Amino acid sequence: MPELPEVETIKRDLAKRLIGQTISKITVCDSRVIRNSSPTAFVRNLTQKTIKDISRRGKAIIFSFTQPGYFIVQPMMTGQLIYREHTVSAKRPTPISLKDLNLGPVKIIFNLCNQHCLTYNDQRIFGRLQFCQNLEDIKFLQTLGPEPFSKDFNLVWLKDRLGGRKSPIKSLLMDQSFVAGIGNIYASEILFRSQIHPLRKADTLVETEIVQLLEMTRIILTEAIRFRGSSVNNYRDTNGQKGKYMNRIKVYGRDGERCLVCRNPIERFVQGGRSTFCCAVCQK
DNA sequence: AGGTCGACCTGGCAGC
DNA sequence: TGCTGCCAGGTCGACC
Repeated sequence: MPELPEVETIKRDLAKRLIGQTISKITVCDSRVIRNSSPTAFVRNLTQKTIKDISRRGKAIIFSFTQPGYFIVQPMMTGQLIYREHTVSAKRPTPISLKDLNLGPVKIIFNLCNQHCLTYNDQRIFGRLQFCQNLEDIKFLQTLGPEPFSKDFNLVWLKDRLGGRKSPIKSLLMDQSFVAGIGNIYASEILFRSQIHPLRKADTLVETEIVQLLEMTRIILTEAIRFRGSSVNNYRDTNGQKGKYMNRIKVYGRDGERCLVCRNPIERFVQGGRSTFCCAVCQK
């Protein structure tokens, strides 16, 4: 579900609460979210580990420990990491009082030494949780392109990488091996604010457009982080709360409504098997 | 290699 | 009410 701003929000919240905490007990309610090992090995590898740091790469959250090893969480479409200031039992993993928050079903419970806990919830079970000894073992991390906020994501690099690419610019923005962290919502928003049509072939962008694309990518992702992400469907932060950026979204999910700049109706069409939203007047 | 498409899952919702 | 079909923010493997 979440893209870079949502994952970054989760990461920052978790870092405040979990660094220094030790995982005392793990309960696996649905082992399908554990991808690269047996549930038994997963539990053995993470129990009694003390969290040293929490970082983000693309749309993945990476836990490191005072002991060897890493814990990688990819929430994908519907994964949620929820921090609860009480323990949760496997028999009753979803207290009724939390039902209103529209949380997905609890899949894994991490009890902490401070008597609080972290749950991993996931409606569609697309998410994946993995333990590894070395980050090089996680293929996904090895194939990721640069972070949008890094120095590597700059004009010279982008001009070079767009050259000769025949695919539509939106497909490239969403390609994690091209640039990390941008998904369907923010690709639509970035292209709208850059006034570039999503179907434009990447190698037809001129320098002024590439400059605009770079700037809008950073501006929109920064704004979205400031507003704690977008909750179009069921994204929730670690408190179970919605993000507030969806109120500032200009085109995603607004098909049929008027463009906020030119009043022309926003269009929706399917591109690469996914919904794309744009203003055909503003975006060329 | 670059590009495109379907599969993986479940639940909510619109339409009949 | 109840059924059917469609839709969903991501990633990967198969194919051309």
